[in-house]
Amino acid sequence: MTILSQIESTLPNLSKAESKVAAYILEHPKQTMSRHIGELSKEIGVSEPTVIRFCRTLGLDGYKSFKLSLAQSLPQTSEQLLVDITHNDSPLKIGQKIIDSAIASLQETRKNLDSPQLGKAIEALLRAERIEFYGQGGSGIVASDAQQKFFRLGTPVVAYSDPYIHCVSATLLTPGCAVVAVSHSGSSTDLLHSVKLAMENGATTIAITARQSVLAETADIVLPIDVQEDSTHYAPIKSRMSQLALLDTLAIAIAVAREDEQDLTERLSRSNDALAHKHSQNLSQ
Amino acid sequence: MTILSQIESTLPNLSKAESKVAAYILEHPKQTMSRHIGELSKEIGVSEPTVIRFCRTLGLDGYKSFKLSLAQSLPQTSEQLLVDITHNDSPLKIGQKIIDSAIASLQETRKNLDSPQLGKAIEALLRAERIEFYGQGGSGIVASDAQQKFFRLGTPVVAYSDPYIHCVSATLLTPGCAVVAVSHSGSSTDLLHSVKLAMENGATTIAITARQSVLAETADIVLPIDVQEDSTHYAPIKSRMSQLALLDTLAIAIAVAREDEQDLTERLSRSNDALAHKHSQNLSQ
DNA sequence: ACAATAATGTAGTTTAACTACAAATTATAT
DNA sequence: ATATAATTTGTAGTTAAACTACATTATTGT
Repeated sequence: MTILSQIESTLPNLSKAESKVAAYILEHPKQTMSRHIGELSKEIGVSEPTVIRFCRTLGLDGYKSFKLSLAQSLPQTSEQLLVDITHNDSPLKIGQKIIDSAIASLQETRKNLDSPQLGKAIEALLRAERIEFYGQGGSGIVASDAQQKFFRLGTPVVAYSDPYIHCVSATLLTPGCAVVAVSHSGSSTDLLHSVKLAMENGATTIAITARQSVLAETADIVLPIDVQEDSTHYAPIKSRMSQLALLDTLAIAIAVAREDEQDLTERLSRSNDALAHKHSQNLSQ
Repeated sequence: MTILSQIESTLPNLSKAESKVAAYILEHPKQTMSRHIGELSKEIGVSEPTVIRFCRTLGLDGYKSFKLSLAQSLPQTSEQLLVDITHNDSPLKIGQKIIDSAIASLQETRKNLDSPQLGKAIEALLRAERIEFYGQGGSGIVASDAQQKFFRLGTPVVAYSDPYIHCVSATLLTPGCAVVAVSHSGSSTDLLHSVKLAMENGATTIAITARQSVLAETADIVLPIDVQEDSTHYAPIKSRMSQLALLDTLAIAIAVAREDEQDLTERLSRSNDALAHKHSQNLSQ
């Protein structure tokens, strides 16, 4: 857990002044890093000791260690980010650059996670009687991965990466179905066509794709993944990672929700048993 | 580029005392973070201003900004890591936890990247006349992904996720072939069997799997991915991400190497042309 | 409404980061 | 080889930021 999510979780337990501090830091983490306690406290409108007390509440030593923790959970500043791969890079350097870019992409995705769309997507998938994943090329693999993950959750689920096949499948959908279209660019006409077909048949469509894309505009629910096109080398793995992370989130969220449902029915039946038992006791008295 | 790699690259230009500082920090980055300038300079055996000068040489403002940069490039301390997903987690929280765990896993992989095995793997794949990727279940998808990536690099390449198929394929291999076996646990007997068959036929085998596993002990070259079994929820995506990053690294490293070769032959032929031209000029004089 | 407790701020203290300058080392030129 | 210039390193002093003790103000319960 990063320091920022830790702040979020302790927010409700904080006093008025301290939660002002928390709110400011959550909104301006980067600025916080470069300010010293005097500037920061003035900016927020509290006293210096309040800031220190806030740091202590989080379990840290003081403002210094807080700033260090904050720096650790913050992504690298953009200037030192992502130099493209050159011909004199060693394999080690190539690997490091790729992993750095993947991490940056995941952090970006993490930031954009907090949207009502996520909840809507989960709800739609929970309700769906049948789920189909469509994706072409690299995203086809992501679709297959999703299929494997959703497979165990009880709902019938398939993944298609062939344009012709998912087009045909889309025509056979019914209102109880959900379609998840995965695409890096969101501009594949084949995929778009299948999504439109699915919508015509009343299926709920979820797009995991670039925010500014035809696919995103078309689908019912959009989970945006915006990968800056900084490099031909990095782009594929960046979108792949973010897509996988998002689908994993959906799968686990649904698994958790289903388990809760089961628990609930189990608890209900158990409580019914208990009631019945009690009833028979009453009768025998 | 992280601050640590920046230190590495500036190391040759540093004076004696400053390179002592650099060497210490590269070896003990974590300790450095918690020390203040006095402690650090005493520990290294230089004066405080020397440390400050070192920070300035790196282009930073002073020791404070240096510590901040260092913190940013250092992975989170393990204690604040990864609480498992619980039933009362919101979808947002689930997503954040999943992404955090994926990032942690990638950082771990990044650390273990620097090994002669990586170079060996690239060399073997560069030499190979034919490459086969084997992986089962979740790793099967990674194998397919690798197949797509390596596809454009010129070498014939296939991916098999069916145990029976890759077993048959392994019997048909020749010494010029390379096999990349991808497995989270490294304990699949089917996969192990196919790798052994491939080795018997003289193929070079590369394993992307847990360091402590039968598969790792068997294969010619091992690219280890050690995912702590901290959670059933996180484990799959962690290994998936690291596997993808490693295979991407291999693919791009090979692409870069091949381009260099092409450049070289191109440059050679161009220089030959130039020579021929010059020769004819000499003749005509 | 008043007391008690918690929360916040003010003023002072300590500590760590930084600066100016001096000493020592190294390099270079005669 | 030696002297001088330039660079490097360290010492001592200064500044500024982080932290502490205590006073004041809000908040809660009786």
